[in-house]
Amino acid sequence: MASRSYGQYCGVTTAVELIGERWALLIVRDLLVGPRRYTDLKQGLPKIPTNILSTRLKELQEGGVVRRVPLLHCGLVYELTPYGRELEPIVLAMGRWGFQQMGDPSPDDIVTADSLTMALRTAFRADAASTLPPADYEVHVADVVLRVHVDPSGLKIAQLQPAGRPVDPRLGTQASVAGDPDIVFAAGPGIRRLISGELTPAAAIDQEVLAVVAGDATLLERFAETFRIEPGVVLAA
Amino acid sequence: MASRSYGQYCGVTTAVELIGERWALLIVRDLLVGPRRYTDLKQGLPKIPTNILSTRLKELQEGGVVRRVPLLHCGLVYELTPYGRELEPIVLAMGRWGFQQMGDPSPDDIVTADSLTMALRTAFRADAASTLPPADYEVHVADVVLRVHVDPSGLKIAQLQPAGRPVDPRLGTQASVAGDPDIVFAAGPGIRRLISGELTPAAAIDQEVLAVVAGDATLLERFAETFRIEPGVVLAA
DNA sequence: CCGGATCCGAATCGATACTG
DNA sequence: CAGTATCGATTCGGATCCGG
Repeated sequence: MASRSYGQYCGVTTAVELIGERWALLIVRDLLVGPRRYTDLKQGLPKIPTNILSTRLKELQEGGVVRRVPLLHCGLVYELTPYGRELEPIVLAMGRWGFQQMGDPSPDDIVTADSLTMALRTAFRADAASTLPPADYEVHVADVVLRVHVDPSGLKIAQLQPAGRPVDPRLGTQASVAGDPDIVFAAGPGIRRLISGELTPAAAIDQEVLAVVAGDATLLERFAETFRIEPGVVLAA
Repeated sequence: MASRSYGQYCGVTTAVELIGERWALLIVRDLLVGPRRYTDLKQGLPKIPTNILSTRLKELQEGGVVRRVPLLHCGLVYELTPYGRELEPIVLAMGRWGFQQMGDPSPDDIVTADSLTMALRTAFRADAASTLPPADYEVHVADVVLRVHVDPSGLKIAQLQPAGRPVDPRLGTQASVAGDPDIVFAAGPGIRRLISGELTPAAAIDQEVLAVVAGDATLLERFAETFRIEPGVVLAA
């Protein structure tokens, strides 16, 4: 059951046939954070019907984008193939592009750990980070807690349980979290307006879209310099 | 009738809601070549049902990706907004990504002028062109005839009618075509294997995937250096 | 011809229930 | 945990039709 063909012999068409079906690119987005079990994907995409999830995973495997990896005595995970991982700059660019058109959230829109992780990756400015001192942020948005480490060499994000423990390290990509963060802050979806530059950190605190829980509040300035999406700049570096 | 929401507050999700529906990105691909009338789009996407085309155009307008421009006494065209044009590097990158997975064409796969134009853009290597002398190619693939001008400043592609006349210049993006091309050659879909580096020009002629109609056959080497998609290199420059 | 709108059967999607 | 099975709701595809 090949996916319905567009009837053209063209690279864009082929790409859309591979990853253009509903939900497919969101599965790829989550897998770009790290390998995930079926159940992880289902939780990260709460509105996906389970039959669609399994159908997409099969199609993505057929397309060479995803593979299924058994874990010794521990179930199995899905992960991107090297070919699938080449989608990273594309997904990041799409995130930046879509970010510009985001309005305010619908009442039932949610923020997941993987989507926020990728959002920070899309907003990360390596050039800014390379000229700034290192920093460790603990970011709370809705129920998601992220430990964000920035230094001149790049960006590392670990997902913490709301309780405070890191997720299963077997699932990879999480750097071990050492020591305390330099700042802990909590935000709502309005954090978008900080990243777009629409709000300064001070204004964000004023308008209660953001609150510093602990640590050095002045680091918010550095955060806002490090993570920003400016209109018209879509290309990954 | 907002498009079905994925229920997440995330840039990638927003992007997919804007351009992820069936056919949408192919419409964008064709509009990246230049403004197009409804009928042009229908011809460039022969398998699209007309109700889907009009629905997508409405959705893309609502999303701020496309706008409808009346032409004085001459009907109307659809064109990308500046925001829509920001998709260019993304579509080019997707073209490169999909190119790697393209097999041989199905018997009923076609090549359109716009898809071939974009394919050459995806394959164009500005770095190679900047060190090579200028060249003018006339490329025939199936029924499509393209006039391809390369010089160190970049790439210009004009679509010719099979008869040899340029298309309506009102529709823009076509440079005026001056003088004769340096080489005229005809190829089938197997030109893909030249661009992938799988075949040298000499081998391509040997295997009859390509034939020189007129001009300097040695220019095929330059063509093959200028247009190439190598595995793993997806990012636009 | 251009720019669609309408109708209808086929395929896909979404929601829920259920299973090894 | 990792999926199938089922079934109504939507969307898609193909064809036809219509006003300018």
